[in-house]
Amino acid sequence: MNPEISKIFSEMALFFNMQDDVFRYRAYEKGALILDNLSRDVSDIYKTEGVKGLVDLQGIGRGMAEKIEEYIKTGHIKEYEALKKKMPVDMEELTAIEGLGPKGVKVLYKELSVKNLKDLERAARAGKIRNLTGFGEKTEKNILEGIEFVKKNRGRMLLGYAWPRAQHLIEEFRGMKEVTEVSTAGSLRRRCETVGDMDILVAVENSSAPAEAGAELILDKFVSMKGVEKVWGRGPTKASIRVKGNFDIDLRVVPKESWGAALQYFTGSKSHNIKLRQIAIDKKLKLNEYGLFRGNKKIAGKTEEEVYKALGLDYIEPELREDTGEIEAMLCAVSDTAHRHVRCRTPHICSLPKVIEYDSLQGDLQVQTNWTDGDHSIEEMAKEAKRLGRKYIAITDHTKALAMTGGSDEKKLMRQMVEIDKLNKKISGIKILKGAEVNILKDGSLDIEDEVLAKLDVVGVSVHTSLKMSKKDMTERILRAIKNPNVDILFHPTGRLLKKRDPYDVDMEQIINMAVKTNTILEINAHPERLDLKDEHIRMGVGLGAKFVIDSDAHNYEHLKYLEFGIAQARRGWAEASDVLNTLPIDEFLGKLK
DNA sequence: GCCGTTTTCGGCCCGACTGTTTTCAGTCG
Repeated sequence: MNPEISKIFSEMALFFNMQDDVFRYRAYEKGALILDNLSRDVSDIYKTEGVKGLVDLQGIGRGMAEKIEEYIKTGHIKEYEALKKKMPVDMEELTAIEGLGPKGVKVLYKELSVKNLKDLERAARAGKIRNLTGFGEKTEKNILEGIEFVKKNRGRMLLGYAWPRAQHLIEEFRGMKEVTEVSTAGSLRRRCETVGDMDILVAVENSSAPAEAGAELILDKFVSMKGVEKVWGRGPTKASIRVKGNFDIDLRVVPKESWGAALQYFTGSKSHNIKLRQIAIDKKLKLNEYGLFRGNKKIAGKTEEEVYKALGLDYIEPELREDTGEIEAMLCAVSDTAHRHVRCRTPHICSLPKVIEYDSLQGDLQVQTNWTDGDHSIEEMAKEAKRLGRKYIAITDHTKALAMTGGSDEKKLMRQMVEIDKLNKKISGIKILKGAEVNILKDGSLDIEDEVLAKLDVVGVSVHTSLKMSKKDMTERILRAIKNPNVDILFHPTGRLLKKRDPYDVDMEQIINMAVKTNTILEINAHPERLDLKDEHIRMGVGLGAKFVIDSDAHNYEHLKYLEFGIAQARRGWAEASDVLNTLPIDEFLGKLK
């Protein structure tokens, strides 16, 4: 229920903004964000703890709590409907247009009765918008372009596809002699599963005059790069472009002295930063992208570590900066003052984890080959994995219920095991494990006989069919499967495909608890389109004592690199190396299996 | 609308850039 109410709150926020009620606007915007980040469903909280449980959430007070209650009880919120009635505009759709905000929507509605994207396009094409006060020819043109963009490019880019592009860009800038530092920032640096745009930050030598120190050159290069389709804006320190593939990139240039403060500032998240600035204010300091100041005196800003330290905090990894309790955890650990735990109800809240490092995986436990729907042979996959530094991989081709992939039956699996034995003799430096990705059938049984499963080194199971079952049935189906003593790993536990398919309806808490009880490992599937488990379920699992593996789900040797994104996801889920079993050497890893 | 060992009232994060204005409001991140 959280996403529905969050959507209503954020739309209400825009209405309040339109009415110049900025504080109510902020409160509701924040309320929506809180609901998005909440690991429990509000209906669940309400059921067990009532309105009080809702009010206990930092940022949710009496007013919003009662609206949540109203929605749970009646399915709608009266005040929201009254707002919509007074001004029946599709606020979300219209403000999605770059450069158009609530104030603009108000004028467009009052003057031209624009209610939605269609009306907006008609008005813009008719040249009516340019005559409105506050608007002009240029704005009208931007609106038309914005409409085209929204039409073509609904949604965000997957992290796994944005990341390599950003790295490429970063290399370009690193090569310039004016540049002293360069990094991703924003949601990309926090490794959010999808990103709306790409933020790049660059530092130059001279503190007082960045323009003279080469900002001009850097921005020139940026806006004239190959593939630039549009320059949204260009100032002395900042430019914004759209590149081919309908993707926006922002570049900001800062003086070297402010690098840490700027990187911190532009990495966000927004609510993490607001909280930091509040801490600064409480200490009679001011934090902005140029540094941390006492009066006019800069007391920190060269590095991020310095900024956090000056605020009384340890360094916080970018992946954790989502304002989901990381600051409170730190304050608690540092000063032990009584405080309210914000939003997070997991038991390990009072210290920050030492999250898993990017180079810490030794094995990959889900790899497909040309025995089924993969592109390369077992040998090719193994050799590439070895080249990438893996010490072991499990070959986990599909099984027979997935006929379209040419899934293996028992006989084919036996043949494959013979082949793997041969290859293990032939190839040194990497161990190939015998495995399979076995289908969990509708009733929770598996499509391969136990007798054969017992012969495999690693058995992964997953749901690929009958995805639309009820939550109860789907949960029972998976519970039954992981109770099987031959089953080691539950692959992509929620079945989602980012931007394509919602997860199936399943009670993850029950699944995680059963996984712990039966010693079944949960997969963090690193494929950019899956990232399944997602961060909040990982965090729930860590809290409940579950163990994980991070796998590439490679169908091609290029895909073996994806592990990095699974690690990112694990970090976002507050997982430590000890929570992830394929950080172990092979013998220890095998010892952890059922 | 939310919050509180400085406050139950009076605050609420901060700055860049654009396009419209002739000094600034709106939007964005």
